[in-house]
Amino acid sequence: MRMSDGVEWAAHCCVVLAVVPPDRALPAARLAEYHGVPAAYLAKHLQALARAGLVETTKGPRGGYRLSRPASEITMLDVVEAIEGDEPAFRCTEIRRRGPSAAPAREYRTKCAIHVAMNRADDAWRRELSNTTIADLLRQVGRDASPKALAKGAVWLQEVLA
Amino acid sequence: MRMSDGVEWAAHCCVVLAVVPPDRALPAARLAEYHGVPAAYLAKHLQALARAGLVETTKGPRGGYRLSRPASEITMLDVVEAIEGDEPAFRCTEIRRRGPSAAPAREYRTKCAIHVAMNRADDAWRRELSNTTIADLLRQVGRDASPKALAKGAVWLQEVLA
DNA sequence: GTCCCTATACTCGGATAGCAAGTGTCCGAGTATAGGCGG
DNA sequence: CCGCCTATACTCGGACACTTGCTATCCGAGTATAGGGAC
Repeated sequence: MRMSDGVEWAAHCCVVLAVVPPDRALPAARLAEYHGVPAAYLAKHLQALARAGLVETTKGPRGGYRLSRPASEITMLDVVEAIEGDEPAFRCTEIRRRGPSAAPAREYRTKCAIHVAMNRADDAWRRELSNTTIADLLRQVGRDASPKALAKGAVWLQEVLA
Repeated sequence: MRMSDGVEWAAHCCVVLAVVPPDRALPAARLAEYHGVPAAYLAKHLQALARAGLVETTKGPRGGYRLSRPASEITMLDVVEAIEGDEPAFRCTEIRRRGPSAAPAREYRTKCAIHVAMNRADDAWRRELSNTTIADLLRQVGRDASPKALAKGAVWLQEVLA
């Protein structure tokens, strides 16, 4: 059960987009350059963010991606579900209904106990993810990163948006 | 991010093994028959349970699998980690250290904020899974299943163990 | 009748193909911009 | 000098190969059992 690398990329991109002025946008190629990842592949994931409504796009010169709502209203869960889909990792195939001890369908009125336990864990996971917003991440990065690195990032952004 | 079907199979097998007398064992072929799944493939996952120390094996006639400790001391997390491995689904590749705003390694003293958030969610997921034991599942199945289905299962088990 | 031995059949275990999903890439559709032209 | 028009170049978006890991299977190694034979 491995999560796509795209989730990490998308989350970092959202943090960067959070510091872009609302009337400007950042092309996929620039975001890829900033993170040192393949531009073509990152574009694929950014499209997923766009489909999920997390980012807006503008075509043509000075176009690119921008957050479609405040960073404080975009959660990690939104990003993960945009990339990975919103289906639970565990899929119950109802194997209890097969084999020699199977019964008619109408006798299975309650959900499989294993299914229930898995869903509980999945809910806890999603609940925890929804407690962190892009704004939280940005704040944390501001605290964690060295002043030098922050300055370099700011300079880069200024040049790109110029 | 899809979990292996083997997790579902392994969990169901553990529940069945929980009702097998401690001095008896159940072959993989019987477990497969009971659940209506491919025997050869199920065997692979049972081997994973054995490697993780959740079940013990006996070779030869009247051999098979049995739980290596009481069902109340085997959690869903044990089963999931036996099949899927104990590595978190999210793997941080430290892309923050790449690109134009990268800094020397010594400046990254704290963990990536996104990494931390993902770990929090992963911990919550695992904590929830570890709150359910095989004994809990067995109890729940006893409550949920129809008396008829339970009887059929009991008869099948008696015949197999005879 | 009892004990021992051997052959048997049954079990797990790891090594081996097949397939689906994620990974990575490319080119076409659409649009804001910049420059040139006419008024 | 100002406004309009056109050509340009830049952007996203979906369609196309490739690789990794899950799915599925098989055959060999090891052992408890059952039966037969000797005492």
